[in-house]
Amino acid sequence: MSRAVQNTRPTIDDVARVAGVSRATASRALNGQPGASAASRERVAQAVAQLGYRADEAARELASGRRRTIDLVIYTCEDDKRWLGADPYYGRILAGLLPALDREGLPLHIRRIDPEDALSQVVALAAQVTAGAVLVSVPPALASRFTRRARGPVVSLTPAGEVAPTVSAANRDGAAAAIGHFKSLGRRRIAAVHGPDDNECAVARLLGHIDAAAELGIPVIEAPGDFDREGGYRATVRLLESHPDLDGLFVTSDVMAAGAVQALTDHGRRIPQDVALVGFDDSIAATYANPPLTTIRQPVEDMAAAAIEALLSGTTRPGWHTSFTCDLVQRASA
Amino acid sequence: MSRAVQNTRPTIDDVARVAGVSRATASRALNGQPGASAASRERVAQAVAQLGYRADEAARELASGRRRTIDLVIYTCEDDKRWLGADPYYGRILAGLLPALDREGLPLHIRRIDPEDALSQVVALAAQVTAGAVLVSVPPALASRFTRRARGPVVSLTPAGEVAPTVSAANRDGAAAAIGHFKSLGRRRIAAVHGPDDNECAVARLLGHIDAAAELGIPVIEAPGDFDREGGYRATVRLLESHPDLDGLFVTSDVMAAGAVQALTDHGRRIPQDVALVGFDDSIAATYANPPLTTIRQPVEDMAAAAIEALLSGTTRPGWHTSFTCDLVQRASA
DNA sequence: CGGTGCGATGGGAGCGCTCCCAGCCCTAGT
DNA sequence: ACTAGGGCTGGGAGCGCTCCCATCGCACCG
Repeated sequence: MSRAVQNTRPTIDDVARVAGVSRATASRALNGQPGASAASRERVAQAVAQLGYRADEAARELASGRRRTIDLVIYTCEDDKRWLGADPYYGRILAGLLPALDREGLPLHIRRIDPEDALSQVVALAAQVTAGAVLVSVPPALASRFTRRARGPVVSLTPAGEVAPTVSAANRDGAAAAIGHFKSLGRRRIAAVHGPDDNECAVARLLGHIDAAAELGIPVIEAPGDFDREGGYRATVRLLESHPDLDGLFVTSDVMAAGAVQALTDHGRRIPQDVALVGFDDSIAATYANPPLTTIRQPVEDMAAAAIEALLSGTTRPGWHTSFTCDLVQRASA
Repeated sequence: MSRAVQNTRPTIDDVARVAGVSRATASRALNGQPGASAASRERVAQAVAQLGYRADEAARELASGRRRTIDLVIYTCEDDKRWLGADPYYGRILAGLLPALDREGLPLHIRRIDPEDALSQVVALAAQVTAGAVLVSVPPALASRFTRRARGPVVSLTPAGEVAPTVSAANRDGAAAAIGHFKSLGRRRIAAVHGPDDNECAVARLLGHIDAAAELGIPVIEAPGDFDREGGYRATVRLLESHPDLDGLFVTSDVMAAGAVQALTDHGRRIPQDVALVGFDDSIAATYANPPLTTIRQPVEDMAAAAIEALLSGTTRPGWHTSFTCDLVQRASA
């Protein structure tokens, strides 16, 4: 053993030496770049295995000028990241993002855009070089701007207009499926609580509702909510006052539906006997509710994983778009 | 304007030049190290402000050999990070961790230890150089080992024995407060669903229950749960069968309590008229339940922020320990 | 058989920072 | 007055990697 006992981890120079090539060639082989022969690649791979070499991410970033992180950009007015603990949606996104990122060894940076100062924040964030950005709830105009300015690929998990590549759920079809479910239950006096109309998902769900109502020949009765529990409660109360005889309620997020459950109970309605209730998302709010909620499942984890996949494989192009179907999950509430 | 228009961000050399000091002095001032005069520090600070300088993290890591990341280490058998979307506890931890980290510009790495292969994973994780690690649900023996081996400071958010520095909740007192609440409600036939006894928090809550029961002179009736909804349901059913006359139920996590609500409803008990229900945590599971749960609030976000604070300020010592009180939050269920 | 072009190669210059070390000035001790 | 010592300072050598560029060998062609 002529090699001195070294306590430090092996560097690319060690790999090059063991493989009998230059550092430059080792680097090319390591990064799968053209300009290295198959033989060199093979020897480098062996050296890597033998030494247990892992590239130093910091050195790599510094030398290449490329950041090797993914940004998760969330548009919300909630300060202080409290929303992360308060809305299960974000936890699910992380649950999908993180394993996909782990596989590549990429870290995730979570950042927020405040509606107050959105434009300048978008510009600032987009200017940062990263391996990619995942946009959540960013309105189309801002998402387009972000995409154009970004120094790396971008994918939105929220419908975001023409420009920004998007991985989205088939919100419209999902909402129509919910209304269809009421029909199969024999309910006809159906109302809905929708999300805020500056949210593309909420708009799509409303459109699906309208589609299905037209097909069934029933009126569209709806009240706006704001995707939180209190809003769901208030909207339901209002609906109950204006339409005391309703026998089906579609609430386009499980969190709002939790409020709706409360409102229905407070007003003496039994679920599902008096009013059938269908939520949207299939988040933990649906399973934790009493009764557990029949809901339209949005495969958020899978969507998030698909976004990372697209980012890293470089398949995103302006206008690129993938959609995930939303299926009905039947539980006790409808 | 003699300075050429540069498209690149300012470097420490720019700062040094503008401040009229050397790069070495600028570095010292920037890092608050000794060996720079107050005057130099002041000029450097001005230059930083003027240029909008932000240190390049990659270069910093490379030069210093120190990693500037925080590891969040979670002990769970759940694969694939699904738990992140399924248990609100983890979202709250992130909600506390991230803003604190943001302030320092440090990224977070989320890692999991699998009970199957815990020992070797602990060794491997501890060997990585980081700015610090936050342990969650790591059993005392492993936490001690991790702390001893770690190349940086460690804080556990779960009671973890003598060695590992800990930020924890006063679980025992919180549980006692819950039992005390039943007393003030005039309930005497009190049962409890506790967590698994390999979980230190669960054990502490059970002990608090025993303390308070002894003081009130009532028997300790309890069934083990496993901190998930189904477990809460099953344990409650069992309790209801063995003690059909119970009028107070303490369920030591809101997630399990969501299952308990369901079980009570299924068995024709009204909440709180027939059975008063108190949960633990004050997570979204409590607010989304129907009726909303009276619960013992565990200030998870604050605890997580305190852990980061301790890590970065270097106040952690072996045996260091901080405790946060758990207060009763009264809602409709008790 | 000399020219041409292309793939493979290695040398070497940084990327932006930290940190060691030698040099400086200034005060204090004898 | 001369030296010792301490606080500040700046020069400069890397940290481990990427990437530009010059070089080289090797078909292939005329």
